[in-house]
This record gives sequence, C-alpha cells and structure tokens, in this order.
Amino acid sequence: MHELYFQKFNEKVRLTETEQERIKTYLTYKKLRRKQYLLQEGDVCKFIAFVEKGALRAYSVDDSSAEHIIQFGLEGWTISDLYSFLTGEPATYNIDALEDSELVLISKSAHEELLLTMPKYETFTRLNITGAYLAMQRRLTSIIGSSVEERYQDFIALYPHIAQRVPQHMIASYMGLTPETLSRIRKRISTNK
Amino acid sequence: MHELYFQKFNEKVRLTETEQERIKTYLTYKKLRRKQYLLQEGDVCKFIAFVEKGALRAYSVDDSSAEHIIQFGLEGWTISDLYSFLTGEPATYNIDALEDSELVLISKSAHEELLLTMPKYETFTRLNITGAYLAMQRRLTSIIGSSVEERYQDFIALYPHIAQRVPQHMIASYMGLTPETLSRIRKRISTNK
DNA sequence: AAAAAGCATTGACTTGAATCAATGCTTTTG
DNA sequence: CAAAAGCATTGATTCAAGTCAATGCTTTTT
Repeated sequence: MHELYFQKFNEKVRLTETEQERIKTYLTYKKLRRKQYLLQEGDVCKFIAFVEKGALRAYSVDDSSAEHIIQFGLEGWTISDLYSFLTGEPATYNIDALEDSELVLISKSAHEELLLTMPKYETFTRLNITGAYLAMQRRLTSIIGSSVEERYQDFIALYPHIAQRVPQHMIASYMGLTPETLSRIRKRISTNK
Repeated sequence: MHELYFQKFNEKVRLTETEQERIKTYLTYKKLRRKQYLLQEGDVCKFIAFVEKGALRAYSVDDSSAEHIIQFGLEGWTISDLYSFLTGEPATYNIDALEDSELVLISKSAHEELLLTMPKYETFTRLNITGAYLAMQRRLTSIIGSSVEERYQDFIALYPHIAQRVPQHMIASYMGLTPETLSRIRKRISTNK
C-alpha cells in the first residue's frame, strides 16, 4: 500500500522498520479514477501527493480557457500545488488523474509535525525539493535556449515513459505549443533523418 | 562582513550568537569587480554564493553564442550552478558580476558538514531551495501561460529593483526575447494606456 | 578630451508558430 | 454496438517575434 513511497524514501534516507511504522501513521491513501480531480483551482491544496500508481497532471487555465500543463506526476513522483499547500492561499493549478491512480497523501499538519520531530523526514523533503528544482531549471534552460525541435527530442530522451503514456496534445501543452505545431515538428524530425 | 547573510538566516531560522560564530568558520568572503567571473562554463562549481552587495547573473551560451540569462543574483539572494555544485559535473552556466560585488561563499565540504551536524543549517537550506523552487515555478507558469506583455509587466511588478539596475537587453535575455522585441513591447505598453 | 564600446530604438523584411477548418481514425460511453 | 467524444494530421492563412541594418545617445576607456 505504501511500498513505492518507502522504497523512494529509503533510496534517499535509510529508515528503520520502527521509523517507517511511525511515518505510516501520518499518511493516508487515496484512489482516484481517471479524470477525477485531486485539486481544483481556487481551493486550498491540503496535501502533497505521492503517486504509487497511475498518472496525474497539474495545469493552469488561462483567460482564453486554454490549459497549460505545468507538471506530470507518474509513479514515484510527487505532485501538489506547493505554493498553495505552504501558504494556505487558493490554488492556481488544477490537478487531475490521467489514469486510475493510487496516491499516498500527507496533510499539512502531518508534514509540519514530521519536519519538526524527525530529522530524516526533513532530509527527505530537502532532497525531494532539490531534485524538483533541478528538473525545473533544466526545463527552463531548454525553453529559453533551445529550438522547439531540440526541446522535443530532449523531452523524449528524458521522459520516454511519459511520452508513451500521455496523449500528444498534452505534451504539446507541457511544452507550451499547440497540438498542430507539435505534430508538424514530429513530422519534420522524422523526415529529416 | 556577513551581516546580510545572517540577517536572512535569522529571518528563516533563529540562531544563537554561538551558532553564528560556528557557521562563520565555514564561510569565506570574496570581492568581485564588475565583469569578473565567479564561474565559467566547463569548470566545476565549487561554491554556493550569497550576495552581500552588488549584482550577478547566471547565464548559458547556446550554439549560436547567444547568451540566455537563467538567473539574477542581487543583495540577499543566492547564486550558483547548483547541479554542478551537487554532482561535481562541469558547469553549464557562467556566472559573472554586473557590478562590483561582495559575496559570502560556502564550499561543498563546508555545506555537507553543516548539513550533517547542524539541523538549523539544513532547515535554512530547505527553506532556501523551496523559495527558489516556488519563484522558478511562477516564472515557468508565466512563460507557458501569459502573453509577453503580461510577462514583462509581471516581471517589473515583482522585481522593480532588478529592472532599475540591469540593462534592458539583459531583461530581454532573461525573458527569452531579443532586445528589439522587448523595446517594441515597452513602446506598445506605454502608448496603449 | 577624444575615441571606442555599449545600449535602446526604429524600420524593413523574413520566419516560425498560432489559428481556423476539415478529415480520418480510435477510444469511450450510453 | 452505435453514437459521440477525443485525438493526430494536414492545409491555408494570419500574426508575432526574429533578423539585419542603421542611428543617436550615453558610458567607459585611454
């Protein structure tokens, strides 16, 4: 039920059986059907979600009601509107399930208590956010400095599992492109080699 | 000499005089003249730099030798090629001074030792990286979801002090635009209201 | 103090992505 | 299982940003 969560935890910070049991008391488990929302824009984000199984996306909706995917969350990844979670402000992102999914949730009070009382949890949290920061910086660098072709190829190389499971128009959205443009770029890439 | 560093530290995690003195033994101080490099692409990034005074930029250079600014570092901010610092891989960014600057540096071994032996330092680190993550996420969201006009206005609203101190073509670079385009956008904004 | 370098602006033109529209295919749903 | 919804592709056109080039101004450098 929390296998993957603790596997990932132990890869970063080694836990004893007892510590693991203790952390379990702070976690809740949630199943989500495809298309169900974990979070809707405007609500306060009450959890950080760890994806045990399935796939989710976080996205914002602009004035012309176009969706912009800011993040995918597949097995082993964490997904949340962190700003809303930390500040208690209304969320600016929506999060919903792309497939039937199973999540490990941690509430704000649980998160805060673990941070204060369990150094290993703080270390785990620090390493997670550091990884997320580095991943996002890579993405930003490639948006600012590379051609769309390169960016798409980098994306495929880096996240082949996402490319396989997620419809192409969502990858376009993640890249800040229209579906038509991405389709043409794929064509250009495949004919030019 | 380290006033601002400890001011920021204390805003996040309260330190005793003794703790402060202990941390000081791990820090070094460095002055940089305008245009001097703190880090060059290809070298390994040996420090995290905290800006006590002055202004720096981190940027990458693409195939056509165009510069892309990934981050500014003004007083009170931290600047580094974090990926290179953490992994020991060659840096992909350059960092140089936009003005004569004064920096508080922490080396990797100092950083690691403090993380292991001083919980407050780990908390400080976690809060810093969390703040950096949230700032970058906001930037990414606005790149993906907003028009260039909006993005420029948001930038000015959020970082008025940067806009005042940094040449306009660097703001264009930070936004992923050419200087000409930014100039035209400013004109459009000023005439349309 | 003069020369050089750096910077912002403007104009003319080109290029790349968005938009609008249509088609065929596949997956979901009632 | 039939209808509907979702999806990828292609074509024609529009529009926004990039490129190239020139000018005038300001700041640095010598």
